[in-house]
Amino acid sequence: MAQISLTFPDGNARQYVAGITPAEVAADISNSLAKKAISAHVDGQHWDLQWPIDADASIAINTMKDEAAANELVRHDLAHIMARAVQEIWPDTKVTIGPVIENGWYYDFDRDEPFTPEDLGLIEKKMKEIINLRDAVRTEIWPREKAIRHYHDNNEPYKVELIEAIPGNEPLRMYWHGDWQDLCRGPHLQHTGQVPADAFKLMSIAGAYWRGDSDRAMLQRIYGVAFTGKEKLKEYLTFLEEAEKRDHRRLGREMDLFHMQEEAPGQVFWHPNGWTVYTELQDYMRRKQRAGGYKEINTPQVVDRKLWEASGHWDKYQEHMFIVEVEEEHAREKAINALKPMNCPCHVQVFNQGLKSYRDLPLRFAEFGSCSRYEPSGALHGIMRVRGFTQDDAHIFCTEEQIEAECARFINFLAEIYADLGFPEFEIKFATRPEKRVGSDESWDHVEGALEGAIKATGRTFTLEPGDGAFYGPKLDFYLTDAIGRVWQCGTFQVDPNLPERLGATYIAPDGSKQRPYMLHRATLGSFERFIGILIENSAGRLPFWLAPRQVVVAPIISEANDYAEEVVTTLRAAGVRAEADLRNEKINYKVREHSVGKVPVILAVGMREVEDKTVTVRRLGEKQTSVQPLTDVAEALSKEATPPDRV
RNA sequence: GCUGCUGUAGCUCAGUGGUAGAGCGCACCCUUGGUAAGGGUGAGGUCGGGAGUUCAAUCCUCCCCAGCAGCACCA
Repeated sequence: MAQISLTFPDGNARQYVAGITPAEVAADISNSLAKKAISAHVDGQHWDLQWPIDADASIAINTMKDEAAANELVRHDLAHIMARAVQEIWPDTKVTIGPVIENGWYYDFDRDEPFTPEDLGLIEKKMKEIINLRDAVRTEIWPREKAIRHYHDNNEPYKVELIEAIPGNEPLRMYWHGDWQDLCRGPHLQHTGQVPADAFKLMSIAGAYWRGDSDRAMLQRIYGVAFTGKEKLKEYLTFLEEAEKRDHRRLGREMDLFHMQEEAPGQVFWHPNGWTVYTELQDYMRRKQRAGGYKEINTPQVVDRKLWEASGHWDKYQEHMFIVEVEEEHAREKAINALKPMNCPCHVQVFNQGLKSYRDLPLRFAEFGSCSRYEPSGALHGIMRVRGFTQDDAHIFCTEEQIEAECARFINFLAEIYADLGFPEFEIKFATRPEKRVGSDESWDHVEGALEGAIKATGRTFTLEPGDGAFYGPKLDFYLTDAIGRVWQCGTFQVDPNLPERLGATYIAPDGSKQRPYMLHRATLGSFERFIGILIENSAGRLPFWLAPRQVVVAPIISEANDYAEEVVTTLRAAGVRAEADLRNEKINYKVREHSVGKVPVILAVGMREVEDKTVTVRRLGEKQTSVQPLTDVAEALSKEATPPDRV
């Protein structure tokens, strides 16, 4: 017999005994204060509900299962159960908040002793005990003063602070999991026993600032993952293992792409393989930019602070800049320089050389600009977040009227490139005027309108991020999702009237007057380092053939075939393919294994048969079967495959 | 930067208050093998750096550096 409970938007729950008919449920609900039940539980399983509930409610209750909502309830209850478990084991621990997040939940605690990995086991055990108690979950409504007094008396200052930050003066809802109580909006399951005891796992301990404020105390956060069944949990844990295998730091080593070391934290030592990917990508970008009407320039690395003061960056970002000073005894002049953290001010210097006419606009300066930023140590992450990187940067100097067309032009440019690189889909975020800003409302209206018009002209959609723009102008950010669902910001497009103003950029208008150009900052890949990291992880190291550092390895099966193997390599190289011979005295099995691990897309095995017939045996990465083909055919096919997408 | 953890051979990792080990990789030898690891021998380590405690420190304590997870940050 089914046990049914309904949960209402206000967090109230109502339970019904076994044997009740849907009609009786409906009648009862229509008398209740709540207008709409949002979820129901039948024997602990979650179902979605539709309103009005009538005699057909049985259908609704039994067929409309909502996995996402069920996960959310389970995770939310587990957050409470974990907090209760922690306080039962260590009663002097103070609780804060514990929200549901993707795949699980976390809860932040304040406790003098740090949690250890062993503690996670203890907590998990205690949580399972609580689940087995099948403690009823019930709610109470407390006046705010009572809640504050309660938390004050129980030495829970964070809860007091939370309540004091809640606007208005409504009473507060308290949830009880057995004797343990927490301030919460709900909803929750009926009793702790409805949480599957075998479908959750505590994952890690980490620090987190109270309310995300780095000036406040740091708390201890415990992360957990949870699902509605243990199969789902297992699936997720397997997924994590797979994700680890495609970590760019691991593949960077396995494919011999790059390394990093202590003497140059946050900077990349590119090895031959990795540098091949880098230069191949850079060559491609260079051709695309040339075709797209950009003029490539190059600007200095070490620049006097005066320029950074003029641009405003010294004031704001000084502590994130590498300052370069010559030892006083050797210095010929007194200058404090900084490694350039960005290219924009330098590009304005190039623009400022000579008088510019309105006929020169839009003027598009591109630079593969090496930048250095002294990022906080904790921010560094492989080659994705580094201190030395190269942007595929460009600045477009133009008039206000040209912004819309330039923006649309850029979106199409970027879309082509992303598609070539294996990312046909991307997300545009449109960040508009912030509270604190410069410029007139009319000007903001116009510029924001231009960006919106440009996106629409390309037939794309965007997500609005109100108030997230720079103080001087709105921007678009372009996000990619990689193969394991992580989102990365890569491209950007920002409208900036401010820097030309600060650095005195002008052009001569048709009427002979000096006018201020707009400056459009834009990057497509963002930085080569990060983008290559994303490419590696997205492809799990199986880069598109034209980007693969080692495209072909020719592996003789016996040493008598060595000369022929060299001949094959020569033929392939002549056809524009990156090929090398593996003449080591090893078995073919060994060579296949090693080069498969190294993610070489094509292995050509040659033995005496191939020598005699002028053929090769082709084996593709990830495929078990092989095929014997004439060398000339293979060379022609691979030559085509090795051609970058813009040259096909 | 903050909290916690970690740092032993090129890589992955054992280990001990009395100055170190495995597997893979590397070198050499044998093996000429038809699609994911053939066999043998050998070389290789200031145990991240510095200071302290101790008769003695890779191991214990403190400081520094770097990495990892998360938070904060990302012009």
